[in-house]
Amino acid sequence: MVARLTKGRNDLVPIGVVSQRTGLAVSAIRYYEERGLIASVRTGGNQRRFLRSDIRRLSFILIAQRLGLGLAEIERELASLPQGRTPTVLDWQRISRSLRGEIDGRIQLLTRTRNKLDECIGCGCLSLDRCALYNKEDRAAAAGPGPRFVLD
Amino acid sequence: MVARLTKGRNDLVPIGVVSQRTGLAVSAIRYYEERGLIASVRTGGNQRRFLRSDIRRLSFILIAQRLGLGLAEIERELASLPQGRTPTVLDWQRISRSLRGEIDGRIQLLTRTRNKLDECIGCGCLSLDRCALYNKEDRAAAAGPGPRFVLD
DNA sequence: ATGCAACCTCAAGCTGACTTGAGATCAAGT
DNA sequence: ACTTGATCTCAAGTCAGCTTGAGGTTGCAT
Repeated sequence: MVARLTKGRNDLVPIGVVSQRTGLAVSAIRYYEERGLIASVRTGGNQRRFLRSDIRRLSFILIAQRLGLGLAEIERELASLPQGRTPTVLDWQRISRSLRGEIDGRIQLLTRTRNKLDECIGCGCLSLDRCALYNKEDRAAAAGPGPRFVLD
Repeated sequence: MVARLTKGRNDLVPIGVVSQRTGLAVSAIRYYEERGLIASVRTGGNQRRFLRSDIRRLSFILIAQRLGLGLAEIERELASLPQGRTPTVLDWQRISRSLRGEIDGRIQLLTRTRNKLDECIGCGCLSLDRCALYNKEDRAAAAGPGPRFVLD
């Protein structure tokens, strides 16, 4: 039985709807599909149709991006989710918790940095050699091109 | 009186030394100069010579970058510093304090986000419509290309 | 005076995350 | 049937922040 792709009532939505619901540009959604973050089926006329659950998936992507994750990392996180079926609440909870860990880590790192900076202001140094705020060893770890995230 | 550029003893250093001291690639230093973040004088043979204080300046740039500032923002911050003379301890303290404000803001934002996420995990929603974590209004403000910073 | 590392310029390339444009096709209301 | 807006593909462009490469020059120690 060939699915009635062009008439799907409450399950399949065109890209424009996804765009409106997520606030994402149509081009961005296509890009995410190309990257494999979401999937779509096609109508007879080659137009994309997305599952409503993909809106949710994209919502997650947007939140994760705000936390500074790159698409590659997000992809990894999402890889644990089934592409075909609608992800369950439990799926989301698990991943959300993982994000929570990310945030916690970032907050701790920032807090440590703030403390160091306070010492620095105290002594007025900002000297590259002695300053705990910045040293080469740390940097070596965070090497490589691409976007620079906060206190990686 | 023409300065003896090739023999400056403790004030003028070649780019390689700056590179070693800061851990920056020579190409990056040249790039920063091109962008106007630092300045140099030239020897008779057209080689760059930097003030020792530029190492400090670069150190500041690196720290600020870690906090997620773009070069343009850093440039603005540094614009308040004299290019010619060695910046005073007070100069650094003022800017450092400004950075501290940045960090504080980021920590607060992250903390708020974590709280929201906690609620979300509680209700298991992550629904784009109802979820406080993510809404389009917020996004509109943080629009534009360039590196995506954490919870801008 | 010579060798060689360090330096120079300029153009082009790269990553990430998209956008823009051209030119063509689809879907749905009247 | 027609029009209009949504959608399609594919190539190229953008921005930040650099790196890489080619081809050439400097400066310092011996």
